[in-house]
Amino acid sequence: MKTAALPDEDPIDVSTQSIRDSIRDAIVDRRLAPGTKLSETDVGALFNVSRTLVRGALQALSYEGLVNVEKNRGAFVAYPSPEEARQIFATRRMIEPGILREAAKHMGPSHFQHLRQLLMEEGRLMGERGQTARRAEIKASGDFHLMLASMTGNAVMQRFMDELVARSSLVIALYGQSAISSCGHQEHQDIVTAIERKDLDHACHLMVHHIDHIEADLDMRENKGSDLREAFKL
Amino acid sequence: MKTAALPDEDPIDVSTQSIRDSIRDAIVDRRLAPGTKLSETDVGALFNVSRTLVRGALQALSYEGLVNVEKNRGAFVAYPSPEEARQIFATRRMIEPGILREAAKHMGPSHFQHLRQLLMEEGRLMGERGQTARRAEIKASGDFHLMLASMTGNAVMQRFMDELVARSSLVIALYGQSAISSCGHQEHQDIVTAIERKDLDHACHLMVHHIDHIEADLDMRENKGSDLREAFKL
DNA sequence: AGCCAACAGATCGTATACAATTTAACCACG
DNA sequence: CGTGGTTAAATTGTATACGATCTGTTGGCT
Repeated sequence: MKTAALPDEDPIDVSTQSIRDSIRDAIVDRRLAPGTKLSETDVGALFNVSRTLVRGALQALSYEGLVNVEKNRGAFVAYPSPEEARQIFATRRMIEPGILREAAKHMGPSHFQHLRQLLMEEGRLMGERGQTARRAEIKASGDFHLMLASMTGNAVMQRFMDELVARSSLVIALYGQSAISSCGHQEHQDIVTAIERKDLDHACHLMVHHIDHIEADLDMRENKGSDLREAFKL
Repeated sequence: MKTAALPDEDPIDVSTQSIRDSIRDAIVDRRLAPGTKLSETDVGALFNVSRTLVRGALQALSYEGLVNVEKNRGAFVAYPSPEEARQIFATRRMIEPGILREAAKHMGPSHFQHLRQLLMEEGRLMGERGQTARRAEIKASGDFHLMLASMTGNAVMQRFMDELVARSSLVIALYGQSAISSCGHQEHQDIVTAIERKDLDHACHLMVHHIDHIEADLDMRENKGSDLREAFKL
């Protein structure tokens, strides 16, 4: 089977970084399905670079948990197991309250402005129909959590959240079922309101339950078809 | 200047992974000083591998924040700025309380056994003298936080903590001054006691202050000699 | 026909080769 | 004697080459 199509940008100046970003965007945007094989040769051909750079990009993505590289077999878009998915959300429950409290310390009126603006956009997308709008909605939903993280002014933490949100997106792509975060949008608003009211305890409470709700909306039964190899012990 | 000496293990079967681990151990153990250049050729010669594998290892370490790779200039043992150091500890304050609460849910008598055992070892090292004992003491101090993280049973979170502890170790190597965690050891014990007593609120409180104390023991004045290049914008 | 073995094609792992950039040395010149 | 510019060495960036491993197929054997 050939590797699924990637966006064929005009190859003016491509580096490891840009390849990595392109592939990651494609994964997070669900244009690359979980489990898809990412052949070094094919990807290299698409970007007009050698396997060397492709390998670098794939290795980096494997650190981020978006790609699995199996020795002598190649790289595949990550196919997170239910257990892995649970750990990702458990991790978010452990750190996002901390982020929220820290962000609140740094937030001024302009920050609330930005958040409200993001929520507006999110609400607008919920009204629309179609695959594209759906993708944008999921992305916006993640952006809310990322924006909160950015308001801590902490680059280390922000990178952790980048990774967690990206992997969450993969999990939702795999196991998500309903009209997704229809409720999530309202919960985002409630969280912002609580922060604005300086009621951080309540805001954290809402945040944890919000993450619970996202996870509860997943149907994580095993064997959506792939892990056979792992099912029988490597 | 030649690259500083690395442990010359008998080169039976070396892979990217083992190179990465060796270099990381050397950095965390302070056998490689911050700012040291890691020449691809030299490192490759030490391990009897080609630059290809070395580059992979260095790239991985750069993702972990232990190495900085500057384009066309090479890789250097990370030299965290005071700001970066603050962010690392701020991140730990944000997530370690969450870890503590989650770990507490999973802890049985045997887990407390393990923790107490680690604390014993830590106390023993405090009594000894010499560089080696000092190194072991710092390592044991980090291991306490790592063991707590491992008790969450969450591999994602554990990886985050691995990174944070390793980078903290670098920061302490750079900016640490006093007899270090002499007090830290007692604080570790107090934290375990509080957890055992099911007083998680207090345990979290102790944990946050413990991290505060570690950070307060640093002397983070700028310009320990290197950042000239960065001081003048790239 | 069914099954196992040998083979061929494809893909990955590692090393080497060459181009681009930086760093250091050297020498002319003020 | 210090300064600036040109050149050579060293180092990194990228591509290619070759060996190893895996996968799928074919052909012979029972």
